[in-house]
Amino acid sequence: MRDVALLARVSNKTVSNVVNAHPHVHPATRARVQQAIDELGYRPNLSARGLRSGRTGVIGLAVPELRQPYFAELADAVIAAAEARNLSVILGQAGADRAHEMNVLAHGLRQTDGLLFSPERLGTEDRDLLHDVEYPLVMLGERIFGGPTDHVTMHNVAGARAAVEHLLGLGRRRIAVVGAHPDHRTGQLRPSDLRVQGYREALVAAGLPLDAGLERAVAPWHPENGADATRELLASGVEFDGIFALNDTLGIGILRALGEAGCRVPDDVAVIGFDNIANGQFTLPSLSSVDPGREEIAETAVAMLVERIESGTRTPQTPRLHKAAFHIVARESTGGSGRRA
Amino acid sequence: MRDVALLARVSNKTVSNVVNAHPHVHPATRARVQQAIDELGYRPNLSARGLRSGRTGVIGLAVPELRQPYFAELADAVIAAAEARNLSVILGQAGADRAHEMNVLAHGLRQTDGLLFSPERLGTEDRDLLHDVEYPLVMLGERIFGGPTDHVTMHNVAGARAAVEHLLGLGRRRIAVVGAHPDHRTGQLRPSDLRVQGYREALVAAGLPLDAGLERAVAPWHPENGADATRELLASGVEFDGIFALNDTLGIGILRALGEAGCRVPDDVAVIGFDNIANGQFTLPSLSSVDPGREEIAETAVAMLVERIESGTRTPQTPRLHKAAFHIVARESTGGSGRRA
DNA sequence: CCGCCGCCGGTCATCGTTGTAGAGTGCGCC
DNA sequence: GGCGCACTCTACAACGATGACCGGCGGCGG
Repeated sequence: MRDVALLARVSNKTVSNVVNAHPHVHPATRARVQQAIDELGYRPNLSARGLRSGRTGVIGLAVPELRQPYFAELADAVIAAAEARNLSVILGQAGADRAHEMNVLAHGLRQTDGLLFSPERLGTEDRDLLHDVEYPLVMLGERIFGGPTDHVTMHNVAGARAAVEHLLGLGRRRIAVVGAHPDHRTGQLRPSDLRVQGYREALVAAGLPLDAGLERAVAPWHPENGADATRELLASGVEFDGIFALNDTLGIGILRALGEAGCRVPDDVAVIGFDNIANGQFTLPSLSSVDPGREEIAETAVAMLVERIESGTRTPQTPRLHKAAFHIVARESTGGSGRRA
Repeated sequence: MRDVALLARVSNKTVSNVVNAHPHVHPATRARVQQAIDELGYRPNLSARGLRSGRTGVIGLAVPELRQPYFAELADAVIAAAEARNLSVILGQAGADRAHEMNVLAHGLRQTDGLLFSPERLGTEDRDLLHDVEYPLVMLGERIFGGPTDHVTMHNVAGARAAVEHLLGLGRRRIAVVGAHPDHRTGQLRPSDLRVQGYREALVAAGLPLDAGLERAVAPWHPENGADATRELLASGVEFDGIFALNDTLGIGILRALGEAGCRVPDDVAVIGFDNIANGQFTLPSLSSVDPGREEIAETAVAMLVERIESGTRTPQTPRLHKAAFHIVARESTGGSGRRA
């Protein structure tokens, strides 16, 4: 910077003002400085800027595991949204480990101005931990509701209800749900409970009975577990002509188990999932799903975090809860058009 | 730090020495300082440390897109390997955009000590760009060979050859390959060309003829394109009893197209892919694959980068090329045991 | 008993940038 | 014609940590 200043015959600070697009710099001076910058290939030292200004220009994103497609796609969207604001993203994996998540929460990720945090092991019962957080924080996902921070999530109940209504619209009347929490309680705010709630609402609204034999508990949501639950469902002798998978990963396992058993999809059984991961486009048959608005979630979360960072308030006066718009993607597993979404 | 120093009745520098595990600090002093640190909840300011020491403790990882499962899993492994060394990872997506990749390469990712770069649009023809790089750089992937930097990649030829030998071992004799580059040339170093080379070597070694009708070009490697190529293969009337998919993403599309056409896998056609992405475990049938040693790639790449960073040499005296060990994972699509890998 | 060396800790300057305070200039307005 | 203000730029002092260098102290070999 010193060299640039000497070459352009201005002070250090004027170079800084040019770099930071400060308003009151004479156009001629600005041009001279800019030329010197280009000539010398000067790039500001971000550590020094971070030290002086207290901002690093980096935000953290903590997810359980990047190998889960949902989180990889979320990270993809968050990085894109951050880049549009000229921010970098440091990624942390908490590995679905409670101690690790508490540690991340206690200090944020190193070197960052704020954190987007999607916990897996921490739940609403740990909500109070969020009060102690001393940095800008926006929560993602379904694990913790009602905390003191901004929160961006999806329409679990309404999305699930729409998914089931989609099956009902195809004339299905015996609809199973796979992925309920082993100890389901309607009052809970876990995504599984919310989605089960949406499932029930849809049935009730259609005047259909609730049948406990159609609600299958699965934990965790892995394809093999979805497949196992489907095999049990088939073995139980309960009749069904539709399955609502509480997420696509389960749905992939379900399609697999149905295929093995010789069930035709969607003819015998229609299947719809939740999350709209890229992969659902390429199963056989392709998997219908609820698109939870991932881009909107990423965009909104980054925007809220930036707002907190810039306002300097750790905790919002009134915490905001944003639920992204969802929509149904009808693919082959519910008789949709198939090939492309 | 000043406060800690006052509380522990030592100098600023001694606190620094304790924090950095400097050897010559008296145990009693160290304990006193540590207690003061705990009491005050002191955490070093990493921007200041970065400014003074010239190191940020952050490395960059640039990949085309995180939504591609291979890169998500690679990033997962890299982050884990970095964390083990107490480093953070900033993730950049170059979006399979040539200009964007050149830009990343020119300056690295902001705020980082070095870069792991897996390009998609830059190729061996751009190798000279690497000479101008002024920061520690380790290349990943198959796009650029023979550059001046360390390079970590997989055994494309040998892995492909082993995949085809696996099919040959099942008694298959008419083996197709899907995913060749539209203008395949043996001399090229693209992954598609290398894998095709391995395919041919295996056939030749087994005394089988090469049949141009069995080599299907596909670009880019997306499931739908793999499915299209398979439909064309079926329509062409060429006989085949095995398919080697140049990656798993193609393989998923291939399984889909074979299923649609009523081909039984592996009975009529055995299929094997490449990359061993998590998802291949859950297709129907599950997809055999070549595991390219992703963990080893991540671990080695991070280790090499750290070495470069610590030695302060941008460009190695002799660039190293590390190819990770691979192995065949036999799942249902080649009559393997199936359920779990 | 002297001098050297290893240990332990302190002082000072500095990394590159930006906020603050303020100087100088030109212009419009009463 | 004087006053105030908006504009443009500068000098200086931090931000928080660490590297270079120095000094005292105790032990040990000659």
